[in-house]
Amino acid sequence: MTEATALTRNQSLVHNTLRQADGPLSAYTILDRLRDDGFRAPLQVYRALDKLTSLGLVHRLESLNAFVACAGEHRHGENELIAFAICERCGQVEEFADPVVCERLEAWAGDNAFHADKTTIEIRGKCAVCRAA
Amino acid sequence: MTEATALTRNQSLVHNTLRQADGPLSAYTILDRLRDDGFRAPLQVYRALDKLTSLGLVHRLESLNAFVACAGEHRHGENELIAFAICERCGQVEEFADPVVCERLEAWAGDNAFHADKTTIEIRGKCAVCRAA
DNA sequence: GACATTACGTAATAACATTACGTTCGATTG
DNA sequence: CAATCGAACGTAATGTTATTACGTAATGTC
Ligand SMILES: [Zn+2]
Ligand SMILES: [Zn+2]
Ligand SMILES: [Zn+2]
Ligand SMILES: [Zn+2]
Repeated sequence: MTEATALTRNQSLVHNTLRQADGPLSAYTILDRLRDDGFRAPLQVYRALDKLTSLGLVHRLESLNAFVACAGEHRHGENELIAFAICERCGQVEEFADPVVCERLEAWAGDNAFHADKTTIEIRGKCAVCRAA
Repeated sequence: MTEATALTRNQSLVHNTLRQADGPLSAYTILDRLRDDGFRAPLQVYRALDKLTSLGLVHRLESLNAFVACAGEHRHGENELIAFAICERCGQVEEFADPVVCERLEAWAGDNAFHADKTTIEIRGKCAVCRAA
């Protein structure tokens, strides 16, 4: 396996920024947080994000145009179908994989001769904590 | 019924533009196509799109930042869970609703005390026609 | 008619993402 | 070792998507 893929400095900085964040961050927010580390341009962030997402260390949330560090149990880099539950109030993101959902979507694809490259499942709403509050 | 909701001129223009399109359009593409009809600013498009999506006549594709006229059988305006299969090659979008997927996601929400407001399911890939070609 | 609501027009700006071009760094290999 | 190749980087400019702000006009209700 390509287990110990060493990240570059920029990639590590972006990854750590996301891990320390308490929710998804936009590329420009990451940029701002890394000014002191020498980041000057969006492309520095986007390039690192591209690499990190391809490694499965970071996920892009399409409905938010933002990025979050992987917090799931799933194997990185695999073509696993992951769903995200995003709290609109506190920003917390939960990752989960549902085999039945996965299977049903694959079945639809099979029935319709559709070849799926990437599937996005994002649930926007309010988490348990915020509902109680 | 939902049928008789009279759309305004701007809303109708945007809706017709999307219906005549052979795939998803960005707000700015719609704007360009409606220049001759007097559209001058993005907000004219976005306001119409907001209304049309709230009526269920148009869907926003989050992973594309684009909009498509509803082509499904589902009832407009309901909180139904719809999945989109988007061909990266030809741009065709298929809508479908899978009760099992819906049920499983609802079950997850129930188990986690999460209140879902809006759920996005988008499959990017290649459609049957484009695979054959 | 007074009032609330919804939609509209316009301008400016904010937020998100990519293209282009040249350089630097590290690994491979002859 | 140095030639070479590919990944990553720096910087600037530009392109794309979406919103804020402010005022006006049309429409429905009482
Ligand atoms: Zn993950
Ligand atoms: Zn919350
Ligand atoms: Zn639809
Ligand atoms: Zn196709």
